[in-house]
Amino acid sequence: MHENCRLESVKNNGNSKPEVEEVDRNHVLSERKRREKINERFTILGSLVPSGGKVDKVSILDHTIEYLRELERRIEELESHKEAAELGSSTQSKPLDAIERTSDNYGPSKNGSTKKPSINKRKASEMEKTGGESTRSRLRDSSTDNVTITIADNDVSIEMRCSWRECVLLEVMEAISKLHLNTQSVQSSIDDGILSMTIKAKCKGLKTASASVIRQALQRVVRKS
Amino acid sequence: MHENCRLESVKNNGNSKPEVEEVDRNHVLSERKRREKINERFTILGSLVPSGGKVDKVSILDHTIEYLRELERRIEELESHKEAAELGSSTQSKPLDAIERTSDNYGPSKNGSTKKPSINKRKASEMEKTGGESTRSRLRDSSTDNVTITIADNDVSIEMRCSWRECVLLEVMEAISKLHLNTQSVQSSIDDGILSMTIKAKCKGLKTASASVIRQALQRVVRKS
DNA sequence: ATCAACACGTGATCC
DNA sequence: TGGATCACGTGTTGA
Repeated sequence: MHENCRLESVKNNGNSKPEVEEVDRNHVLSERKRREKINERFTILGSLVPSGGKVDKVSILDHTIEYLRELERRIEELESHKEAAELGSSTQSKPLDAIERTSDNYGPSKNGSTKKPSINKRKASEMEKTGGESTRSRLRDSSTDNVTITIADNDVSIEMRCSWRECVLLEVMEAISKLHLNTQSVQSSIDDGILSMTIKAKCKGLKTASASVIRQALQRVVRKS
Repeated sequence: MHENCRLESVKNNGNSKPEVEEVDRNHVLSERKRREKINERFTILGSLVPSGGKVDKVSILDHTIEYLRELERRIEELESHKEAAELGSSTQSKPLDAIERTSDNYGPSKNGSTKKPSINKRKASEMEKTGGESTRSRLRDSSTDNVTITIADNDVSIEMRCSWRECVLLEVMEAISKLHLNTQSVQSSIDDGILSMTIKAKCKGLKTASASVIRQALQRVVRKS
């Protein structure tokens, strides 16, 4: 890739053959389409991930990465618990175990391996260094305490507090609505800049909404702006 | 969005001020940096999600989205199991006690266990803005519509009742927000299909919407679908 | 006025 | 030859 031989492009006289014109019309067009496609995904991702208010691309990617790792961590943890529980009364749960091979593929990922047949692959996060105290296992931010979710049957009770911000209540309710919950009652008040609310809702459809998902969604709204 | 009439390209000779050169050198440089930052995240993401061999940006984003949803689904499921296990201390008799549960295959969407994930393939449209929810409710029970507005200084008190409809509360609050009112407190409940609410708000700006304007806006929300 | 983030059009490269 | 993807430099816009 040597560069720098480029001067002003030839914008010139429409005299030359229209072929060129046509072809790069298409070019510019498809590129535009590609861009908007990418941006669409970015928007989706940003709405899917606890990106605290930040919407720029790098932040979205960063938060996505972090969130992904956290989710995997939690899954691993939950599964180990589940296994421990399943394995009968074996009193001890295994402390920690690398369940799977940690294949690190990084960088120029040009593996010609796994073809397209069913995606049966799962990636591990990066290696956990041996030794070294890298466990920030409890990655809970302090705002966790602000949201309390109680679920009984189809009834969901949400109790939360957060510092007030304009439209925050509206956004909370939008979030709830998007979770397929029908709001049944609301009580909210502002005290000393702190918004407190209690919301009761019912599951709209058969879709299981919940628990942590709700909490995360709400925290996403609350968490910074 | 018309634009033109801007042809300000003074191609200055390097004579006058080097600052120009400097400044957009910086520009191109930082942009380059931004790009490589983004690409770095893309690489990481691509190594973190089960991307079936595809490494192009759109695919990475797509797979990330899909994977993220799957992880959340999975967590949800595991947590519900965990809750069930915790609460029900009764013997969880597993029909089979095959211990060979070592390997994990969380494959993509191949679980047939007690759950029917309604898979939505691709095609996630955007969200944003208000409005879009099309809920067909053709009932216009105007007899129950009742809106009372009280304005004192900057304080607006809204008391209204209407027949309940999905998202109606949300839309009411959106309408209020659009009227430049800051919602201070909300009380709402549903009784026998009738939604009653009391909302107190403060005028955001200096412009105070008149009571009739507010009332009309709210009534429009109530009887529109 | 500096900085950061973005979208755009364009040339290059790879099936 | 053509469609798709990328990196690049640039113009623009908000803080």
